[in-house]
Amino acid sequence: MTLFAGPSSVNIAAVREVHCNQFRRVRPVGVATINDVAAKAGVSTATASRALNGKSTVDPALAARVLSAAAELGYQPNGPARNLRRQETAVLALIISDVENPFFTSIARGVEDVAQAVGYSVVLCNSDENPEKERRYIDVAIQERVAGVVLSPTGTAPNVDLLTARRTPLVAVDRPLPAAADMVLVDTRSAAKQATTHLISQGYDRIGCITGPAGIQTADDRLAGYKDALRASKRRTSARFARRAEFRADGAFEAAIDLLSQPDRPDALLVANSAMAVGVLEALSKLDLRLGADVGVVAFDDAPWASLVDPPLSVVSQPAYDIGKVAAQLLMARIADSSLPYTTTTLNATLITRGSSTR
Amino acid sequence: MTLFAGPSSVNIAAVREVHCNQFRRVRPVGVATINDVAAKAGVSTATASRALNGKSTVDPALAARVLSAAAELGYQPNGPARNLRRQETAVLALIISDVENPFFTSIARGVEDVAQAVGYSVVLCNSDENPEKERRYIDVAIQERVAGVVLSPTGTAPNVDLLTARRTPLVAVDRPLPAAADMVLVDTRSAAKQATTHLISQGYDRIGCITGPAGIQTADDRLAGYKDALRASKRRTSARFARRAEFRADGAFEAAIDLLSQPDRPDALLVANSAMAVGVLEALSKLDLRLGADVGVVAFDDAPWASLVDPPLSVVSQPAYDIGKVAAQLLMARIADSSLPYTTTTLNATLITRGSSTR
DNA sequence: GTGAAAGCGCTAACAA
DNA sequence: TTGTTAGCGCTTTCAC
Repeated sequence: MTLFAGPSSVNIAAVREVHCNQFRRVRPVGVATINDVAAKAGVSTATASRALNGKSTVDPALAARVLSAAAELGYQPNGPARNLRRQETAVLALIISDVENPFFTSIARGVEDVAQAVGYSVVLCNSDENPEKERRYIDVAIQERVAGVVLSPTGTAPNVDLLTARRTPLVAVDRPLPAAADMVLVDTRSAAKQATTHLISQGYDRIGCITGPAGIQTADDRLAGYKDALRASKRRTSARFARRAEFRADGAFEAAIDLLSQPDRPDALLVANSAMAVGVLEALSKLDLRLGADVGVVAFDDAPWASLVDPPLSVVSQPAYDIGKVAAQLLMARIADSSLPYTTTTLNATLITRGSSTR
Repeated sequence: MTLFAGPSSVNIAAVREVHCNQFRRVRPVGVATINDVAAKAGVSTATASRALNGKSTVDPALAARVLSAAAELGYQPNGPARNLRRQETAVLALIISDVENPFFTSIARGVEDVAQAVGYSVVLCNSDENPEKERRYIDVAIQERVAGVVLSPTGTAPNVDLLTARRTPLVAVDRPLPAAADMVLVDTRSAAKQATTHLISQGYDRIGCITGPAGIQTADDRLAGYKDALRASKRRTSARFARRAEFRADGAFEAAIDLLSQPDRPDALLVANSAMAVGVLEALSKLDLRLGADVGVVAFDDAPWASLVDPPLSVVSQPAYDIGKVAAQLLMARIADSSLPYTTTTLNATLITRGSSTR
C-alpha cells in the first residue's frame, strides 16, 4: 500500500511533523464481547443480552450486575453481529447528488433530525450526479442491509430497480421516479411560472432562462414553468433565450455570457439554482451589466448570501429541510408497515422578491 | 408508530397524493444467499465464496458458473455477515461539526475521493458542534466496527478516548487533539496574522476581530494571530475590539452590530469564517457602513459568493479539499499499519486580497 | 426468570 | 482445486 505512504501528492505547502508520542497504549485492549460481560456478571449470555437490551423479564439485581460489568469492560455491542442476527439495521442511507449544494445538505439535516429522534443513524452518500457512483452506493446500501434509502435520483430506472426488486423501503426526493416508491417533490414548475410572471409584471420584456441538464426533471420543470408564464402572457417562447448547463457556477457563467452577448439580449433571467446564480452574477459583472436595472434576475434557492449582493437577489425559496423531514417520516412509516400505499408529496416553493427583479 | 402516520407536522402547504400504483411487486423475492448461488451453480459454498471474491485458486469454468448464477439470482453479499466473519469493514466514518458549512463538505469530498479510489465507503455524520451528538456517532462508529474515523473534534477528550482505547484508527482534522492520533491542521494562526497585517498595511487603524467560541482551537488561533499582528505593529490589543460568537451568521451579526456601534468603532474586521461574514456584511448594510471604505473586512474561507459582493470580499482561503484528502490518506496508511508514528500535518492557508480590504 | 443451544451468512482453516 | 466444517458475536426460541 505504498499509495498511502504519505500525502505527498498534495502539491501545496505542507508541514509534516512526526511526534513520537507519549500516549501510545500498551495493549489493544482485547475488545470485550457479550460473553465477557456475562462471565463477569456471572450470568448466561442470554441473560446478559436481555439485560443489555432492557428487557423487562430480567431480575433487576442481575440486570444491574450486567450493566456495571458492561461499563467496566467498556463493552460496545458488535453491530455486524447484531444486524446479522436481527436481519435488520437501524441505519438509513441518504444518497444525494451533490454534498456541496446547500439545498441537499438542508435535506440531509431534515432527514437526520427525524432519524436521530427515533434512534436511527443516517449515512450520507454523495452520488455526484453520476449514475455509476449512484449505483455503487445503492449496492453498498443493499449489502449493508440498511433499513431504508432516501434518494435524489441521478441515474436511470435500472439503478432504482435494484432497490425496489428487494423491496428496500425507498423515498425519492426532489426528482420523481417511475417506480414503486414514495416521493417528496417541490412544485417547481408553478414556482418557475410564478417567478417568470413576476419578472414580466416588473416590466421586463425579453426574459431568458438558464436551467440544468435535459433529463433532470427539476431542470426541465423550471424551463416548462418559465414557458408557461410566457405563453400565459402571450409572449413567444424562443429557444434563443433558453440555455442549459450543469447545475454549477461555471456552466451558468458561460451560458449567461452567451445569452447576454446576443445583439437582442434578454433583459431578465430565471436561473435554476444558487450555484448557477453565482455564475450568472459573475457574467453580469464581466459584461458590465447592472443587476436589476439592466438584467432582472430571479434564482432558485435562497442562499445565505442572496441578500448581500447589490441589489439583493430575488429568489424562489425551496423548503429543503422539510423535504428531508417529510421523506424521513415517510421512510420510517414504510419501514414500520410495508403495505402502505405509495404517496407523492408536493411541497410549495415561495417567491421572495428583492431588488434584483426591479428596474 | 403513529409518529410517522404522516408528515402532518410540516406546517407549509403540501399536497399529498396517494397513488395506488401499478408497480407493486408480488413477492419479496426471498433474498438470495451465497448458499443459493452455490446450489444453483452446483458447487459448495466455499467454492462460491472463493469465486465471488475473485480468488485465483478456483477453476475458471466453475467460477464462471458461480458468477452467472449470482447474476441470475441478483445476489448481493450480506455485509453484516461478511464483516462479522472478517472482523473488518471497508467503511470509514467521517464525523464533522457542521454539514452545512462548505469548509467541511469540501473536506468530505477529499475524504471520499481517496476512499472511493481504494474501495472504501464513507459514512458522513453530523455532530453539529454538539459533544453529545459527537459521542453518539462515535459509539455508532465503534459498534459498526468501522475501519477508521476522520473527526473534526467538537467535544472534549473523553469522547476521543473511546476511540483511542480501542485503537480505532483516527485522524483529527481542523482541530488538534491531545491524543494518540494523526492530525491535519491549517496554520490558521499565521494566516490570521497575515490577514491582519494586510489590513494594517492598507491603512486601517482600529482593527477588530470576530471569532468563534472560546475553547474551539481554530477560533482561539484566529484571535491569537490577530493579536500577533497588532503586537508586531506595536499596536495595543484591546478586548473592546474582539468578539466571540457561534460560527454562524446571526451570532456574527449581533457581534458586528455591537462592535460597530461603539463611539470609537473599529475601521476593519477580521472575521473567522464565511457564515460569519454573511452576518457581518448584513450588519454593515444595516448600519449604512460601506464595505472597504468605512470598514475593511477579511474573512476566512473563500465562499463562491465572495467575489460577488461589492467590493469583492478579501478572504483567507483554506485548503479544505486537501485536508480531507490528506486525512484519508493518513487513515488508510494507519489502517494498513497501525505501528506508524503519529504525525501532524499543517497545511497553509492563502490570503486572497480583493476590494473589501482597501479604502 | 434463567440457561442451553441453534443459527443468521459468510470466510477460512483443514482435509481430501 | 474443491468440499466439509467451525465459528465470528449476537438474539431468540425452547426447556426448565
